[in-house]
Amino acid sequence: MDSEKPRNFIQQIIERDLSAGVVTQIVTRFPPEPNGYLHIGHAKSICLNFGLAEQYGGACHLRFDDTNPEAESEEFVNAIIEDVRWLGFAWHGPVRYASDYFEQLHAWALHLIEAGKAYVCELTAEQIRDYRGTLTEPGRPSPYRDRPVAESLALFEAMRAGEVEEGCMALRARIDMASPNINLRDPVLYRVKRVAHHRSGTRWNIYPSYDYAHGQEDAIEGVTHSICTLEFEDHRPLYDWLIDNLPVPSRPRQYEFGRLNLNYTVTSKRKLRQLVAEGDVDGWDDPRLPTLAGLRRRGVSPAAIRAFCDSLAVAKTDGVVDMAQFEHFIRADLNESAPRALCVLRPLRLRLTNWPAAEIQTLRLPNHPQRPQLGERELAFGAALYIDRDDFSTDTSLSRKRFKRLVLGDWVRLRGAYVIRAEDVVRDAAGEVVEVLARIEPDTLGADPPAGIRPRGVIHWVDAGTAVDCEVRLYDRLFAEPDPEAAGDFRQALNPESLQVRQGCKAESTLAGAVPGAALQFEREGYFCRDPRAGERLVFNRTIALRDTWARQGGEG
RNA sequence: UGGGGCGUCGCCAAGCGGCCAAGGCAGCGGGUUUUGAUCCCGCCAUUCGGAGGUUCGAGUCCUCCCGCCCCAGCCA
Repeated sequence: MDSEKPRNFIQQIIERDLSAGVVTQIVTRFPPEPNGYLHIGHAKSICLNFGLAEQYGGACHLRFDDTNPEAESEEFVNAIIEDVRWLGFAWHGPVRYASDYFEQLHAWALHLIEAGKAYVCELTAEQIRDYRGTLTEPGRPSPYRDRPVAESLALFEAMRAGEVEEGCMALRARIDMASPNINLRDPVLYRVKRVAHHRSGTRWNIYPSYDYAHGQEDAIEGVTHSICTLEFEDHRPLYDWLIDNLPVPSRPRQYEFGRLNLNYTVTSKRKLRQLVAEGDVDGWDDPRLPTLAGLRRRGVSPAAIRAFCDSLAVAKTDGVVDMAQFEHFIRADLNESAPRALCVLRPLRLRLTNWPAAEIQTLRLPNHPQRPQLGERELAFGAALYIDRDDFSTDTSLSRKRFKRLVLGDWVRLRGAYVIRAEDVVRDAAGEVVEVLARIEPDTLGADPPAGIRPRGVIHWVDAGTAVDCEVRLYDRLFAEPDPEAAGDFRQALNPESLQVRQGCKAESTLAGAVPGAALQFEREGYFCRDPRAGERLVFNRTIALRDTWARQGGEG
């Protein structure tokens, strides 16, 4: 796409294939197993596969690798389809399923048996493991390895017919028990699973293994470049062996790239499933999870995810990307798109003593400081306001540089409104400040104050008379450790402060009608969106805080 | 003392034998600013896991060594 950007190794291969005429049009595929929700790691693969197809005028298929009915379900199928759509990609043709090819896959299994290249083995799983040998010792041939073709054919039929117990028989490829590559030591092609499949129902009692199915699915679909992650590198010889030994209609090639790893989180379906199952999070769409559903609920846009994924290297190194890099793209996107609003998270009453109690002025504030095209909104402004407790201090010794907010006796600007000066406070019985009494400086709306009055800074506010109450959920990283799995149980590394719920927050009136999921910036606080799952209740999820150089450098608040 | 991969700035990474080793993130310094945001400017690897070697010339080629990741599911 970007002519400046250097081509990654897969693009180089594709360009070479295209110019050499090896292929005239490329076909890629995104092949999720419907056994969990998609996460940010899958997004990289999705962007890569769909991106390549788009870039080279090819096609990308969405194909479910549903060869293991025990772990898979329609719920996951639907969630995955929704997530891919949400990311903004359109697959070529219908949604495809490995299960659509079960009949063909079975016919080809017969072909292998007849060619003496596969046999039914009656070793148990444990025995197979034992016969397989180890990393340093070769395996031994199964006693069933040389059984007559007819016998294998009959047994395989019995397996299919449901006449065989699970675990008693398997169809194995006949390759090389002494291969240094363990994947070639007569891998299992079909296993007996007498369970219903979410799509094929009870039609099958045997299901193909990933290794047997995947390449053939690719060949059936005419996939030219089958892109997967590094851990499948060892499987490529098997992938090729099957393609070479079967009358498949096309010749796909497998290429492997390094998957995305992010620090301070986990991107493994097993671990995500565990977090959901153990109740450590709210569900697959918990905003703290790196699942696409979670990111969506958190307020991260598809554009931000795509920009992030496009910034990642497609290479054979497997590194760990800093969460800060992802956060950078989230902020960059939100800064551009999010309309601004005012919301006070820790309300403290402020009364303007020189403003007529009954007078309400209507102020117009821009929705975006740099993008006037996003329009303006009207906000009521009266004598009773709310400001954030963190934006006020009675400590008059605080320097202007250290505390650019409201201090008793000093001036501050109310964002989009007037300059005020704090005159006094009202305390409760416990001595706690419950209200600030302030005077407004006239003629400072949209104008600089007279010489001699230098506001310390700008703080946000909300008109008490029209404010709406809301709940705000402040999310932080799910894990307190960069590498959660470093010290044993990753759940030990969970960040106990990953979710802070603030009740009784005061939002500007326009926020009452906030559209669920739509990005917003609460000025000086961060990016938020109304929680789509909270119904009528006004609940905002913090997508991400604003970059805060001050706090990072040891400042407070 | 099995096989397959990978090692370039704190993180990601470009580099495909010939100007001073791209870029992004993070960080640091400064400017603008009615968000301590954004934006802008500047700084940030005499060195490419290590040691030898080939070459007029090597991060790029060769040799050896070191380190890290993956593989012994009838998971994908």
